[in-house]
Amino acid sequence: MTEKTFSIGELCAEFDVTPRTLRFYEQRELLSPIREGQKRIFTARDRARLKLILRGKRFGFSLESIRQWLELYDLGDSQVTQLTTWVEHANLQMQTLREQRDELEDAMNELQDLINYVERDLEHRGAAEAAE
Amino acid sequence: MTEKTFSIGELCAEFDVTPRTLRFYEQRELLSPIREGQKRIFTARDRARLKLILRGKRFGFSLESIRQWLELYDLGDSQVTQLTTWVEHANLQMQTLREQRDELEDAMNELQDLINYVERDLEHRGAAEAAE
DNA sequence: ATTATGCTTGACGTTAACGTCAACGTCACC
DNA sequence: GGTGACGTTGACGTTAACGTCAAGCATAAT
Repeated sequence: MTEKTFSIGELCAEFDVTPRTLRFYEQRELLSPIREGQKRIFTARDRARLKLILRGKRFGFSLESIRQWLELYDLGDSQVTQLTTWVEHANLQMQTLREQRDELEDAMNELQDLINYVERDLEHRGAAEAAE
Repeated sequence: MTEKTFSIGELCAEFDVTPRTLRFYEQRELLSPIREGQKRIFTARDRARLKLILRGKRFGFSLESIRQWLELYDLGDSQVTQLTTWVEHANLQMQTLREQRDELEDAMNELQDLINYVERDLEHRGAAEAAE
Protein backbone atom coordinates (compact mmCIF):
# COMPACT_ATOMS: atom_id res chain seq x y z
CA MET A 1 0.00 0.00 0.00
CA THR A 2 1.86 3.00 -1.29
CA GLU A 3 0.71 5.89 0.85
CA LYS A 4 -0.68 8.95 -0.77
CA THR A 5 1.67 11.90 -0.87
CA PHE A 6 1.28 15.60 -1.64
CA SER A 7 3.28 18.36 -3.21
CA ILE A 8 3.69 21.58 -1.30
CA GLY A 9 1.29 23.28 -3.67
CA GLU A 10 -1.42 20.71 -3.14
CA LEU A 11 -1.35 21.05 0.61
CA CYS A 12 -1.27 24.83 0.31
CA ALA A 13 -4.33 24.80 -1.89
CA GLU A 14 -6.21 22.41 0.33
CA PHE A 15 -5.58 24.24 3.58
CA ASP A 16 -5.23 27.76 2.26
CA VAL A 17 -1.74 28.43 3.46
CA THR A 18 1.38 29.56 1.60
CA PRO A 19 4.49 27.51 0.84
CA ARG A 20 6.38 29.80 3.15
CA THR A 21 4.16 28.65 5.98
CA LEU A 22 4.80 24.94 5.37
CA ARG A 23 8.53 25.48 5.08
CA PHE A 24 8.39 27.45 8.28
CA TYR A 25 6.56 24.61 10.02
CA GLU A 26 9.17 22.23 8.75
CA GLN A 27 11.95 24.37 10.11
CA ARG A 28 10.20 24.45 13.47
CA GLU A 29 9.89 20.67 13.28
CA LEU A 30 6.12 20.53 13.15
CA LEU A 31 6.26 18.85 9.75
CA SER A 32 8.90 16.58 8.29
CA PRO A 33 8.37 16.04 4.57
CA ILE A 34 10.61 13.68 2.65
CA ARG A 35 12.89 14.94 -0.10
CA GLU A 36 12.70 13.74 -3.65
CA GLY A 37 15.62 15.45 -5.25
CA GLN A 38 15.26 18.81 -3.70
CA LYS A 39 11.49 18.87 -3.67
CA ARG A 40 9.45 18.24 -0.57
CA ILE A 41 7.05 15.33 -0.54
CA PHE A 42 4.41 15.51 2.17
CA THR A 43 2.95 12.27 3.47
CA ALA A 44 -0.48 11.54 4.87
CA ARG A 45 1.05 11.94 8.30
CA ASP A 46 2.20 15.44 7.43
CA ARG A 47 -1.26 16.23 6.21
CA ALA A 48 -2.85 14.96 9.40
CA ARG A 49 -0.41 16.97 11.47
CA LEU A 50 -1.09 20.08 9.45
CA LYS A 51 -4.77 19.74 10.26
CA LEU A 52 -3.95 19.54 13.94
CA ILE A 53 -1.60 22.49 13.68
CA LEU A 54 -4.18 24.74 12.09
CA ARG A 55 -6.80 23.71 14.60
CA GLY A 56 -4.40 24.37 17.43
CA LYS A 57 -3.76 27.81 16.02
CA ARG A 58 -7.45 28.55 16.01
CA PHE A 59 -7.44 27.73 19.70
CA GLY A 60 -4.78 30.35 20.20
CA PHE A 61 -1.90 27.98 20.93
CA SER A 62 1.64 28.87 19.97
CA LEU A 63 3.47 26.79 17.40
CA GLU A 64 5.83 25.59 20.08
CA SER A 65 3.09 24.26 22.35
CA ILE A 66 1.37 22.78 19.33
CA ARG A 67 4.61 21.02 18.45
CA GLN A 68 4.67 19.47 21.89
CA TRP A 69 1.18 18.11 21.84
CA LEU A 70 1.69 16.88 18.30
CA GLU A 71 4.16 14.46 19.81
CA LEU A 72 1.20 12.86 21.52
CA TYR A 73 -0.10 11.79 18.16
CA ASP A 74 2.78 9.64 17.08
CA LEU A 75 3.49 7.14 19.74
CA GLY A 76 5.55 4.40 18.16
CA ASP A 77 5.97 0.90 19.54
CA SER A 78 6.66 2.24 23.00
CA GLN A 79 7.44 0.46 26.22
CA VAL A 80 4.90 0.34 29.00
CA THR A 81 6.77 2.94 31.03
CA GLN A 82 6.75 5.33 28.11
CA LEU A 83 3.11 4.69 27.43
CA THR A 84 2.35 5.44 31.05
CA THR A 85 4.01 8.84 30.93
CA TRP A 86 2.34 9.35 27.57
CA VAL A 87 -1.03 8.90 29.24
CA GLU A 88 -0.04 11.44 31.86
CA HIS A 89 0.92 14.02 29.27
CA ALA A 90 -2.20 13.33 27.30
CA ASN A 91 -4.34 13.84 30.39
CA LEU A 92 -2.62 17.13 31.07
CA GLN A 93 -3.43 18.21 27.55
CA MET A 94 -7.03 17.12 28.05
CA GLN A 95 -7.16 19.29 31.13
CA THR A 96 -5.88 22.29 29.17
CA LEU A 97 -8.54 21.77 26.53
CA ARG A 98 -11.22 21.28 29.15
CA GLU A 99 -10.32 24.53 30.88
CA GLN A 100 -10.42 26.44 27.65
CA ARG A 101 -13.77 24.92 26.75
CA ASP A 102 -15.19 25.79 30.17
CA GLU A 103 -14.02 29.36 29.84
CA LEU A 104 -15.63 29.52 26.45
CA GLU A 105 -18.90 28.32 27.85
CA ASP A 106 -18.72 30.90 30.61
CA ALA A 107 -18.25 33.59 28.00
CA MET A 108 -21.13 32.20 25.98
CA ASN A 109 -23.43 32.16 28.99
CA GLU A 110 -22.62 35.73 29.89
CA LEU A 111 -23.21 36.94 26.39
CA GLN A 112 -26.40 34.94 26.05
CA ASP A 113 -27.72 36.44 29.28
CA LEU A 114 -27.05 39.86 27.87
CA ILE A 115 -28.80 38.97 24.65
CA ASN A 116 -31.81 37.65 26.50
CA TYR A 117 -31.96 40.81 28.57
CA VAL A 118 -31.87 43.05 25.54
CA GLU A 119 -34.45 40.96 23.75
CA ARG A 120 -36.83 41.18 26.67
CA ASP A 121 -36.25 44.92 26.66
CA LEU A 122 -37.09 45.05 22.97
CA GLU A 123 -40.29 43.10 23.56
CA HIS A 124 -41.24 45.44 26.33
CA ARG A 125 -40.66 48.49 24.15
CA GLY A 126 -42.64 46.86 21.41
CA ALA A 127 -45.51 46.35 23.82
CA ALA A 128 -45.30 49.97 24.98
CA GLU A 129 -45.36 51.17 21.40
CA ALA A 130 -48.38 49.04 20.62
CA ALA A 131 -50.19 50.58 23.59
CA GLU A 132 -49.90 54.17 22.32
CA MET B 1 -22.49 56.07 44.92
CA THR B 2 -18.89 56.90 44.19
CA GLU B 3 -17.58 54.08 42.05
CA LYS B 4 -14.45 52.26 43.00
CA THR B 5 -11.38 53.20 41.02
CA PHE B 6 -7.92 51.70 40.58
CA SER B 7 -4.40 52.89 39.99
CA ILE B 8 -2.43 51.36 37.19
CA GLY B 9 -0.33 49.47 39.71
CA GLU B 10 -3.35 47.93 41.41
CA LEU B 11 -4.78 46.57 38.19
CA CYS B 12 -1.37 45.31 37.14
CA ALA B 13 -0.96 43.44 40.39
CA GLU B 14 -4.45 41.97 40.27
CA PHE B 15 -4.26 40.71 36.71
CA ASP B 16 -0.55 40.12 36.45
CA VAL B 17 0.15 42.46 33.58
CA THR B 18 2.62 45.31 33.24
CA PRO B 19 1.83 49.05 33.08
CA ARG B 20 3.10 48.99 29.53
CA THR B 21 0.33 46.57 28.65
CA LEU B 22 -2.44 48.73 30.09
CA ARG B 23 -1.08 51.84 28.38
CA PHE B 24 -0.94 49.86 25.18
CA TYR B 25 -4.55 48.77 25.57
CA GLU B 26 -5.52 52.38 26.18
CA GLN B 27 -3.76 53.48 23.02
CA ARG B 28 -5.63 50.80 21.10
CA GLU B 29 -8.85 52.04 22.67
CA LEU B 30 -9.63 48.91 24.61
CA LEU B 31 -9.46 50.83 27.86
CA SER B 32 -10.20 54.48 28.55
CA PRO B 33 -9.00 55.48 32.00
CA ILE B 34 -9.68 58.99 33.29
CA ARG B 35 -6.85 61.37 34.03
CA GLU B 36 -6.25 62.92 37.41
CA GLY B 37 -3.42 65.29 36.76
CA GLN B 38 -1.31 63.15 34.53
CA LYS B 39 -2.07 59.92 36.29
CA ARG B 40 -4.49 57.34 34.96
CA ILE B 41 -7.50 56.37 37.01
CA PHE B 42 -9.13 53.12 36.01
CA THR B 43 -12.82 52.65 36.73
CA ALA B 44 -14.79 49.50 37.49
CA ARG B 45 -15.76 49.50 33.84
CA ASP B 46 -12.09 49.44 32.82
CA ARG B 47 -11.54 46.57 35.19
CA ALA B 48 -14.43 44.60 33.79
CA ARG B 49 -13.21 45.22 30.26
CA LEU B 50 -9.71 44.13 31.19
CA LYS B 51 -11.12 40.83 32.40
CA LEU B 52 -12.85 40.35 29.08
CA ILE B 53 -9.73 41.33 27.18
CA LEU B 54 -7.57 38.79 28.95
CA ARG B 55 -10.15 36.08 28.49
CA GLY B 56 -10.45 36.92 24.82
CA LYS B 57 -6.70 36.64 24.52
CA ARG B 58 -6.77 33.18 26.02
CA PHE B 59 -9.23 32.25 23.31
CA GLY B 60 -6.67 33.38 20.75
CA PHE B 61 -8.51 36.48 19.57
CA SER B 62 -6.60 39.51 18.38
CA LEU B 63 -6.80 42.75 20.29
CA GLU B 64 -8.63 44.31 17.40
CA SER B 65 -11.37 41.70 17.31
CA ILE B 66 -11.58 41.85 21.08
CA ARG B 67 -12.02 45.60 20.83
CA GLN B 68 -14.98 45.06 18.56
CA TRP B 69 -16.81 42.60 20.70
CA LEU B 70 -16.10 44.72 23.77
CA GLU B 71 -18.42 47.22 22.18
CA LEU B 72 -21.18 44.70 22.75
CA TYR B 73 -20.75 45.15 26.46
CA ASP B 74 -21.52 48.82 26.69
CA LEU B 75 -24.79 49.45 25.05
CA GLY B 76 -25.96 52.79 26.33
CA ASP B 77 -29.55 54.00 26.24
CA SER B 78 -29.94 52.96 22.63
CA GLN B 79 -32.85 53.22 20.25
CA VAL B 80 -34.75 50.15 19.22
CA THR B 81 -33.10 50.06 15.80
CA GLN B 82 -29.67 50.12 17.37
CA LEU B 83 -30.61 47.46 19.86
CA THR B 84 -31.84 45.30 17.01
CA THR B 85 -28.54 45.48 15.15
CA TRP B 86 -26.81 44.97 18.50
CA VAL B 87 -28.65 41.68 18.90
CA GLU B 88 -27.54 40.68 15.43
CA HIS B 89 -23.91 41.39 16.20
CA ALA B 90 -24.18 39.63 19.51
CA ASN B 91 -25.62 36.55 17.84
CA LEU B 92 -22.77 36.54 15.36
CA GLN B 93 -20.33 36.62 18.23
CA MET B 94 -22.22 33.79 19.89
CA GLN B 95 -21.85 31.79 16.72
CA THR B 96 -18.08 32.40 16.68
CA LEU B 97 -17.80 31.21 20.26
CA ARG B 98 -19.98 28.21 19.57
CA GLU B 99 -17.84 27.14 16.64
CA GLN B 100 -14.69 27.41 18.67
CA ARG B 101 -16.23 25.41 21.48
CA ASP B 102 -17.39 22.70 19.07
CA GLU B 103 -13.93 22.47 17.58
CA LEU B 104 -12.50 22.16 21.05
CA GLU B 105 -14.83 19.32 21.87
CA ASP B 106 -13.89 17.56 18.66
CA ALA B 107 -10.25 17.82 19.65
CA MET B 108 -11.05 16.56 23.14
CA ASN B 109 -12.96 13.59 21.80
CA GLU B 110 -10.16 12.60 19.46
CA LEU B 111 -7.57 12.82 22.18
CA GLN B 112 -9.76 10.96 24.63
CA ASP B 113 -10.26 8.16 22.12
CA LEU B 114 -6.51 7.90 21.79
CA ILE B 115 -6.10 7.83 25.55
CA ASN B 116 -8.70 5.12 25.91
CA TYR B 117 -7.00 3.08 23.22
CA VAL B 118 -3.63 3.35 24.91
CA GLU B 119 -5.07 2.55 28.29
CA ARG B 120 -6.73 -0.58 26.96
CA ASP B 121 -3.40 -1.51 25.44
CA LEU B 122 -1.72 -1.03 28.79
CA GLU B 123 -4.30 -3.22 30.49
CA HIS B 124 -3.76 -5.89 27.90
CA ARG B 125 -0.02 -5.80 28.38
CA GLY B 126 -0.52 -5.94 32.10
CA ALA B 127 -2.62 -9.07 31.64
CA ALA B 128 0.04 -10.66 29.44
CA GLU B 129 2.70 -9.89 32.02
CA ALA B 130 0.61 -11.43 34.77
CA ALA B 131 0.20 -14.60 32.69
CA GLU B 132 3.93 -15.24 32.44
C1' DA C 1 15.35 26.53 -27.46
C1' DT C 2 12.56 29.09 -24.87
C1' DT C 3 8.59 29.78 -22.24
C1' DA C 4 5.77 28.48 -18.41
C1' DT C 5 5.04 26.19 -14.12
C1' DG C 6 6.32 24.69 -9.82
C1' DC C 7 9.66 24.27 -6.61
C1' DT C 8 14.04 25.57 -4.10
C1' DT C 9 17.03 28.44 -0.77
C1' DG C 10 18.48 32.63 1.29
C1' DA C 11 17.72 37.18 3.05
C1' DC C 12 15.31 40.94 4.46
C1' DG C 13 10.60 43.14 5.67
C1' DT C 14 6.36 43.27 8.43
C1' DT C 15 2.73 43.10 12.01
C1' DA C 16 0.99 42.32 16.66
C1' DA C 17 1.81 42.75 21.21
C1' DC C 18 4.24 44.00 24.07
C1' DG C 19 9.43 44.73 26.82
C1' DT C 20 12.98 47.84 28.04
C1' DC C 21 15.30 51.91 28.89
C1' DA C 22 15.98 56.86 29.69
C1' DA C 23 14.52 61.02 31.50
C1' DC C 24 11.35 63.26 34.04
C1' DG C 25 7.21 64.62 37.46
C1' DT C 26 5.17 64.31 42.20
C1' DC C 27 4.07 63.25 46.40
C1' DA C 28 5.09 61.43 51.20
C1' DC C 29 8.30 60.80 54.59
C1' DC C 30 12.60 61.11 57.51
C1' DG D 1 15.97 68.59 50.95
C1' DG D 2 17.12 64.16 49.44
C1' DT D 3 15.35 59.62 48.70
C1' DG D 4 12.15 56.26 47.52
C1' DA D 5 7.70 54.65 45.56
C1' DC D 6 4.80 55.27 41.91
C1' DG D 7 3.56 57.41 37.86
C1' DT D 8 4.41 59.68 33.18
C1' DT D 9 5.93 60.07 28.02
C1' DG D 10 8.79 58.94 24.18
C1' DA D 11 11.74 55.90 21.66
C1' DC D 12 13.77 51.88 20.44
C1' DG D 13 14.17 46.61 21.01
C1' DT D 14 12.12 41.94 20.75
C1' DT D 15 9.57 37.67 19.59
C1' DA D 16 6.36 34.93 16.91
C1' DA D 17 4.74 33.93 12.66
C1' DC D 18 4.89 34.58 8.80
C1' DG D 19 5.27 37.87 3.89
C1' DT D 20 8.07 39.29 0.18
C1' DC D 21 11.38 39.55 -2.90
C1' DA D 22 15.55 37.70 -5.73
C1' DA D 23 17.94 34.26 -8.05
C1' DG D 24 18.02 29.83 -9.54
C1' DC D 25 16.91 24.66 -10.68
C1' DA D 26 13.89 21.12 -13.08
C1' DT D 27 10.65 19.50 -16.03
C1' DA D 28 6.90 19.77 -19.44
C1' DA D 29 4.87 22.09 -23.23
C1' DT D 30 5.21 25.07 -27.43
